[in-house]
Amino acid sequence: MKWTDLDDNWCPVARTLSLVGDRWTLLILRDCFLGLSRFDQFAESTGATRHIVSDRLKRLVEAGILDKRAYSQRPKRYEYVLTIKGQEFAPALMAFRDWGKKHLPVRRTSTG
Amino acid sequence: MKWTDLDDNWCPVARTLSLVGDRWTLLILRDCFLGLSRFDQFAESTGATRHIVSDRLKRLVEAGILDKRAYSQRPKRYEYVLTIKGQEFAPALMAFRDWGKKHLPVRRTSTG
DNA sequence: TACTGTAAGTTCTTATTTGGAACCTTAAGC
DNA sequence: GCTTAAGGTTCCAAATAAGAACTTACAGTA
Repeated sequence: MKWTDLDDNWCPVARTLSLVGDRWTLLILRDCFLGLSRFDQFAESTGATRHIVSDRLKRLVEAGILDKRAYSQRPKRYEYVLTIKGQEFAPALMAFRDWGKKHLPVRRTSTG
Repeated sequence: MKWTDLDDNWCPVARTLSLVGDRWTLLILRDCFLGLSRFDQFAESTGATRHIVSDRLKRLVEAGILDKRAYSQRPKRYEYVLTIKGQEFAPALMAFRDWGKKHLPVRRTSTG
């Protein structure tokens, strides 16, 4: 089964995952909550390829989680901001953050 | 950048995602909270291939989120149960569930 | 005019991951 | 010695991702 087929699953967790349950999507959302809003910022901050950033932003806009709007007409430049629906995703990210802080401490490797 | 490289990221959200931020892992965890514990149950409930279920269970056990234990010696049969660390992931799944219930109502397609 | 820089993407090739089905192992029941 | 059951592993084709270069549109400047 493909994961996008989860979108009409009986379980609300599954439906949510069909939309945002992927590697980079949640990192982009995290960045939105941190105040980032532009294509290049997402690419640099997440470390995802530009291709992926492009794809994920498109999905998030289609899903009504982000709003794409021009902040400059000439040249055309866009920014992505959380909609209300997107803002209400905050508790999920906070739960991830809290779990990570408690159970996955940073291990210092090379540069000590 | 590969997503597993996020495991020593400065951000606790990113570190959490490097471990469980994938399509099927969170569904398997959901199943654990619903009381499922066996390989075939996960495969059927999530719809993921056996290959994926095998891989994800292995990772979750290595990460200390699930505990693999034999419930039968002859023949050898195993079950997977949440550790404390795993149980503490509940708030994240509940946040996903709540968001999904509110923003992604089931759309009845064919048989509706 | 041409050159440099910025923002927001798209395109290309190669590598990795996934999907789907079949197969394997151990043991119980008939 | 055939069937069923649990818990996987193996195989190949298809989809997805990685990494880098390229494109478009405009501003500044020499």
